[in-house]
Amino acid sequence: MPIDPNTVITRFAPSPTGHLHIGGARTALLCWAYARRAAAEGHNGRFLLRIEDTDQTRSSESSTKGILEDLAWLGIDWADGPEIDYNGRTIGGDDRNVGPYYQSQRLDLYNEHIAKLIEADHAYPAFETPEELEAKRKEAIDAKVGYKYDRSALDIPREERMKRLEAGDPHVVRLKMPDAPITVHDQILGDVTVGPDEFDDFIIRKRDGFPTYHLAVVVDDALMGVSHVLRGQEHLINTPRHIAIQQALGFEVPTYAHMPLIFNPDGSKMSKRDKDKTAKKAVKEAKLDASPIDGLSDTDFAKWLKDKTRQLPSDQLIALARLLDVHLPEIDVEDFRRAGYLPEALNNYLALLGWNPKAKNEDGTDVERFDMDYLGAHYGFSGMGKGQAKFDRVKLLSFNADAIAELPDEHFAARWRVWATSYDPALCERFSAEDMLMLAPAVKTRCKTLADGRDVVGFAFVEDDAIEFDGKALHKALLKGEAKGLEMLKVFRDEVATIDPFTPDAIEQAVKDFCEKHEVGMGKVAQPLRVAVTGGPVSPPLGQTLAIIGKDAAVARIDRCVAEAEQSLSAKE
RNA sequence: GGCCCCAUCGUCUAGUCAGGUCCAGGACACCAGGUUUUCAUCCUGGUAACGCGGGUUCGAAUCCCGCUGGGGUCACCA
Repeated sequence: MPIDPNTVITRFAPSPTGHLHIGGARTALLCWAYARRAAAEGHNGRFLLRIEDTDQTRSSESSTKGILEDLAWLGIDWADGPEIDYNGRTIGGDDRNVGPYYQSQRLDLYNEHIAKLIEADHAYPAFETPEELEAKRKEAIDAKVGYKYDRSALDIPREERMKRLEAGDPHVVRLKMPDAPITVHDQILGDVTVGPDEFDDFIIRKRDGFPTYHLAVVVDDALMGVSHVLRGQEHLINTPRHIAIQQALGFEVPTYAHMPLIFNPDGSKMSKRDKDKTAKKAVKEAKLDASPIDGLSDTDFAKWLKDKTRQLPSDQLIALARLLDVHLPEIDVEDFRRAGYLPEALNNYLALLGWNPKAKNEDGTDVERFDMDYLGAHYGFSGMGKGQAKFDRVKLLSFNADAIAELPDEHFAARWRVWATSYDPALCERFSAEDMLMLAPAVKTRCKTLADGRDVVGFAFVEDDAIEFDGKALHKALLKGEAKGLEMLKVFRDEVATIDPFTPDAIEQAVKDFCEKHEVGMGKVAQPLRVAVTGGPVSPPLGQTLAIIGKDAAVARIDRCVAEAEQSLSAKE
């Protein structure tokens, strides 16, 4: 399909070998944004999703499912590609009739093009075994010269090669690389030229009959009408190979844009292994020598601990982390979701990591906070940075905290509940939907992630008779000086029963009225009360704090606190 | 190691293509102060960068060269 200059089609083509990595999410987001903008500007923009499952040994269906869901959760939807139902919304489809979108279902197409290449002498079968090639590679490395395939398959006369091919001799197919430099006209990096010495005749079809990534990606992009290829910089050096295939097949060369990669703050690659590393370190520090979790035997646990390269499945890592109270670094989109990040905050931060809108707000500051609509209306290659960027969780956290704080109470409550349903069911058991709505204004400004919300109201999860009073806080609020705090608390204790309804507003009002009546500052009453019902000096406003535990619990806790304070007072005397 | 890409506050970046308006602007973090019944939010102010060395030029963050540093890539993975 020739590229219509008025049509912009971008694609994201993950290989389903695991979860969707945060770097992949950024690539997808920007591909989506570019197509969205093209659409808005009348260029028939479409974003396409393709599953690159040509590695039979590593691809899995569950991985595909997870990736599609992660994208949908982020709000990155595709016009063409696997069809899924997400929250009653259908994403994907095959309107242009260029599917299927799974490479494993397109083998005939690849073979057709490979046959053409062989026919035109742009490609040839090679019969060496992997072992033979490995030996040659080793030789080259030992001799400290760069390894290149020596084209020894071409020593076999063409006629004989074709005969062996037809006879079904085990073989791979290699592309005959042209003997000329190839220039990539990159939209972000500019022209990049690579000489012919840098390439050998790479494999385009494996022994198992599956095409390699290089062949499949080129054929699919061409057949699916992909006009703009936006991908990570790790592919830059592959691009001349792809251009060589395009030229051999008579395809148009799409527009390329290679974006910088993202790294950990320490400069290392953001890798799934980071989670494992963190868990191992924590286990070693805790000096555990037996498996503390179900489903993991002591022997496997020991093996894992000893072997740096051995990794535990995600659910076991999470269980370990919970047990040891360590925070695993978020790497995959699912990790961020579990940790209570909002997709809008994640998208905003991800887009800004490498792209700058170069626009000013009314107050003169740079535009940094924006939504998907803004991204889809303004994203372009000219704002892309060229250098690698470090992933700053602290700044992301700030974006997320702001996104949460900006949510109307009803939305916050609803999303908090949806999150908790999947990741913290106990929270839903303790709080009704109404409870969460009532808490919303207090929790919103006090948590940076949805997961943090629980900490803010942690006092509600403690039994009344299990509250541990912070001695320092108790002394400061109730006993200091003339023990005025204790006195006030005792008087207010009886007031509590009269508050009706027992709602945040009514409670706040009751405290205020009480202070006026007794002519004392708010602090004299509020702090003792706070210590009494939460055990410590810090909590959300008293209205929500008392309302969520209820009248009876409030009175019970005050009584316990008073008793404790009086005991400590008499002990002193 | 070969080849390729990159380089402004701790971090993400604006400014670089069209050299002077930049003793370098914004954001996050940090520090100080203010508002507040605690905490958080919020508000005000502050600290902080052109990797190094050569050129070109009246003048360089901006152009050229070298160095250093970081990254990518060298698979029958994608």
